[in-house]
Amino acid sequence: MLRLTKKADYGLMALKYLAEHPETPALSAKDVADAYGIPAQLLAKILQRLTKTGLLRSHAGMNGGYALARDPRQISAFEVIRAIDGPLFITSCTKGTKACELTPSCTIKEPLARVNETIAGVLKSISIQDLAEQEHAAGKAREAHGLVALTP
Amino acid sequence: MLRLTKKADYGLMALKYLAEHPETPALSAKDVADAYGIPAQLLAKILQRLTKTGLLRSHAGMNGGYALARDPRQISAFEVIRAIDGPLFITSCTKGTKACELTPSCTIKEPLARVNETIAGVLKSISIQDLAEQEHAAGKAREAHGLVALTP
DNA sequence: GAAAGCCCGACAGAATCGGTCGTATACTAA
DNA sequence: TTAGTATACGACCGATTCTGTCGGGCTTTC
Repeated sequence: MLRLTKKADYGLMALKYLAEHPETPALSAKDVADAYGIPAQLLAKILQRLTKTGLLRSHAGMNGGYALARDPRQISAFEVIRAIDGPLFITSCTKGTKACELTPSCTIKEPLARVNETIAGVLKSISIQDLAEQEHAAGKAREAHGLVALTP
Repeated sequence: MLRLTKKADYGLMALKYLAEHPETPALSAKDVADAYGIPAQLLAKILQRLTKTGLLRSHAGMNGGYALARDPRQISAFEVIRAIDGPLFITSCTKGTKACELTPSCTIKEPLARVNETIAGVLKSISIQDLAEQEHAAGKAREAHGLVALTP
């Protein structure tokens, strides 16, 4: 449980791949899809979504494709996941603006909202760059705790 | 995304309810279901599952029902969620023992496994008792970061 | 103008989730 | 002993979500 969707995985993998190839001006959806064995059309839609949210820049035509809109250090895993999977809610009762209408006495979700914030904080602290150099990611994740702990 | 299932929510709510009524020897599934407006039969199945994993003790017959098997301080949210929703995996590629067979080059999941551990750590640090006294839960969650940070 | 690529909506198959039903079993009380 | 209460468990179905595909349209480069 608590699983990311495959789409989010694909998106993270694609951004990581782009970060690993900074020399090329743009990579097509098919290029990335072939590199990982991901369905090309599905990845295309994911990349389009990431483009619409401003994480990628797209370029049509020959030798077109996608490129990171920002430095990979400035793109967090959280942004990618939210762009693809939508807002992050650990509690199934909170859906967007309206809360737990079925169970008004659901006092569970208040403490779980803290957990939610923590998870979001950890994901925010991990950048695409970290994924590209995976050795450092563990350290980053550890640092994150301190940071998150300061924001109650 | 990253949502708990409703069953897990129900389970947490039920355990919290049991923790709030330590004086009664046992509460039936229906009692708890009525208190929160949860479908009684569904909650019954959830509580049966929690019984099988050793978090609850059940007693059939008149005045029977369920009771916490341990002190509410000794039952973590993590245990409850895992009992109901199964093992916690943030990456959709890792399913139990076998890893990412489709994409052997999926280097994404290694750093995300750290995130996974962090989330598990936070959930482990929150007890049913904390849920019952929700004011304190926030503080507990904050402490958790330090603890988790020490276990790379 | 043709090929390579992005853009986008619709849709179908699959998996999971939420919830119900029926039945069997265990325990208590009268 | 019998009736009533409650758990235990498996089968099942409708709904939702996820994954992936198809088709057509638009943009840029050669």
